[in-house]
Amino acid sequence: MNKRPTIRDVAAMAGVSVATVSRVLSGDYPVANATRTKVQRAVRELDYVVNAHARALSGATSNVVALVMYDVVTPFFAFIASGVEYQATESDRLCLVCTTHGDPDRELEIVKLMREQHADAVILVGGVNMTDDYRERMYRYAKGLEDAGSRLVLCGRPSLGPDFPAITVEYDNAGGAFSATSHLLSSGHRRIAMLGGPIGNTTFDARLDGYRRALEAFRVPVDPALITHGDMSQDSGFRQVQRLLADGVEFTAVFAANDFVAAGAMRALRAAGKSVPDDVSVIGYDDTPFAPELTPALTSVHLPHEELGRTAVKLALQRGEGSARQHVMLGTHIAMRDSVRPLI
Amino acid sequence: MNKRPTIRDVAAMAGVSVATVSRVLSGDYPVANATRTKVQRAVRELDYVVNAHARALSGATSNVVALVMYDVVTPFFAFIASGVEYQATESDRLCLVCTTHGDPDRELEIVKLMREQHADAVILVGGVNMTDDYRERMYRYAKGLEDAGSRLVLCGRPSLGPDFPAITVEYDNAGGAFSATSHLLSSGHRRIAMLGGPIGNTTFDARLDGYRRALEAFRVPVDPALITHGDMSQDSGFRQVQRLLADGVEFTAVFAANDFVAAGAMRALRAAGKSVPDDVSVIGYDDTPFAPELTPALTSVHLPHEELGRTAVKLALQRGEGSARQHVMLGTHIAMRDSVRPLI
DNA sequence: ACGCGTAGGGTAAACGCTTTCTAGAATCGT
DNA sequence: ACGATTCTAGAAAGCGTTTACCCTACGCGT
Repeated sequence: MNKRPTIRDVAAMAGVSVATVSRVLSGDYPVANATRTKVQRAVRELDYVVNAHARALSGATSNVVALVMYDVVTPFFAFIASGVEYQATESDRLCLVCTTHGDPDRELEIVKLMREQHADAVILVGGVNMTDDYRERMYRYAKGLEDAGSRLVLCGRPSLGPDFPAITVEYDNAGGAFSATSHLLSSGHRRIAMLGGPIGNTTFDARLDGYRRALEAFRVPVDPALITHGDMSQDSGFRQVQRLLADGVEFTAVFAANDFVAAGAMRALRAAGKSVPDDVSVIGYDDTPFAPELTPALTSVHLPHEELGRTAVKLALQRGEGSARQHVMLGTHIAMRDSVRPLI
Repeated sequence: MNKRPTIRDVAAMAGVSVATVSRVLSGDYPVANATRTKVQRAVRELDYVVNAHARALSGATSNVVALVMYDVVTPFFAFIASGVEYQATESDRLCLVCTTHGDPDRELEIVKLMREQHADAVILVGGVNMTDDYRERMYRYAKGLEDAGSRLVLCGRPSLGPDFPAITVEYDNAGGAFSATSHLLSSGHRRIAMLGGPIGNTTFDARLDGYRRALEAFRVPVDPALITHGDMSQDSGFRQVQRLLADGVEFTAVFAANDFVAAGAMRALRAAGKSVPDDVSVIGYDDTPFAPELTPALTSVHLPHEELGRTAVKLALQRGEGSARQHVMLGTHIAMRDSVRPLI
């Protein structure tokens, strides 16, 4: 149970001053080779490691990146976390992970903790229930983080305003929806049902918008009867298709707001005796890990989760003029599988 | 761009000494109500937060728990991480997450980083390729962590020896295999194929051992022809069953070393025109999230991943005599689904 | 009236490192 | 050969807290 050695012990053993030891360890300042060797031997001898807290207190940076998200097991978040962790390691930072389980108070609490920790960057992933009170407190914390030299990064949630001191990284939801719809259109489909998400949700509004723009680009009139709404569950997809069928709405393809909805839609179609993709083509969104496992394997809009995480860290760590309020939109691509078939 | 306020600023604004501010914030030492109020107002006014590094430097603990694992997206690890994060938060600790991707050097590097950080606990999950050199260095780091007041926790990997200064938390692999095999035996099966993992892997050796002991308990002779080995992939399960079938080995049930192998086995059986569970019962291990999604839904040995994570943190944070070298084994249970059927 | 225990609060010494500032020694140009 | 650089390295001033130590009142028993 030896006390852990300090830089002073190393200095004593090497017969130099603490300043010299510090310089050998940091490696920037010129040190004579002989001295360097002596110090390094002492370090090894004593099994010395620096005290990160002392270093952080003395210098400026803590080398910590904080990741705040809903939970850790949902693949969506797990993949983003993976990207963040990867890039953080790449940049010689450690990665602090916290979960909110959707509790805004907890999120604010965490932001405060991160301020205490002097995290280089705080990355907030996904949405919370956005109230005015929340916005206001959030703004204060963002300012606080900025003053503390931290960067706040909002991931996959819309920017809170141009004057909001934060970096925003999001997916190009509209673009992905545009591609997906175009894919169906150029396969000859004209009657494309859009199974939307909750009304007013920025993510799903954007996807709906992309759908509309694609139709317009192909000079296909937008038929409101083809557009439905619901939540983001499998059940919702099931019911939306059921309703469409019951109402006698005709369609040869379905564009679902996400893969869960798509899975439900496929179930409903099968239940109605329609084959996917022979009778109806289906395309999803998010490219969830289970998408390839469905029968038929679901074609879906792939979101670059890991890249989102990596980009967030990269932007946050990059210093320089104007780097504190960037807004980046990540492109998507279609993962083609077996649930879409050209109309003859 | 205001500089962030220090405790001195708060003291000045409240008209008290820094010691008093510190005492108000820590809340242990008696402080007059009027004074307390003044200080709290100043804190709010200045939007002051303590500097965690200064606190850690001055006091002893850093309030950080470190989690080191293979990766972040594999459900096995993600669920453990979830448990760790949960318990860490519960205990007012922050959770540092690092990944190794199986690189032992990286793992040792991380342990060193954690020593620098004065982490309260370092939790190592899963196996690495265990070489002698690795063991030896690991031992040094464990000692180092102990000297630094940290706890080392080995999760789901066998203890490195009784004199090894670490806590060990693992699954009862043998027990789970015993239950699984017993389940098949008491359903009337006598010819049970065991699709094992790599030879020499402590995890899979234990599972094989449980299988043997169950057979013995039921006075069923162990037939070496029924025991095969391979890696832990789906392909491996496929090939092992194919081989068994080709060799004309008779069996009515299969116990697979894990769910991937089980999935491969089911595929091979189906390919051979055998129905699961009508002709052959199959049971897996790990209860991976996809187990219920297979057709038929796979009966599997459920491992309490989250509990493993929580237990690791709990044990590590618990102080007191002998608390530094405990060895805990977590029980398992069978998640019954549709892939096992009693023999008439 | 006096000593004393205690609540309340200030002073200053760590905690372990980085980073100026300073200065001796070595090298160099002329 | 001598001042001017360039290397090297030490002394010491922080960085922002906590905490041991000290001091002042005040209430109380005797």
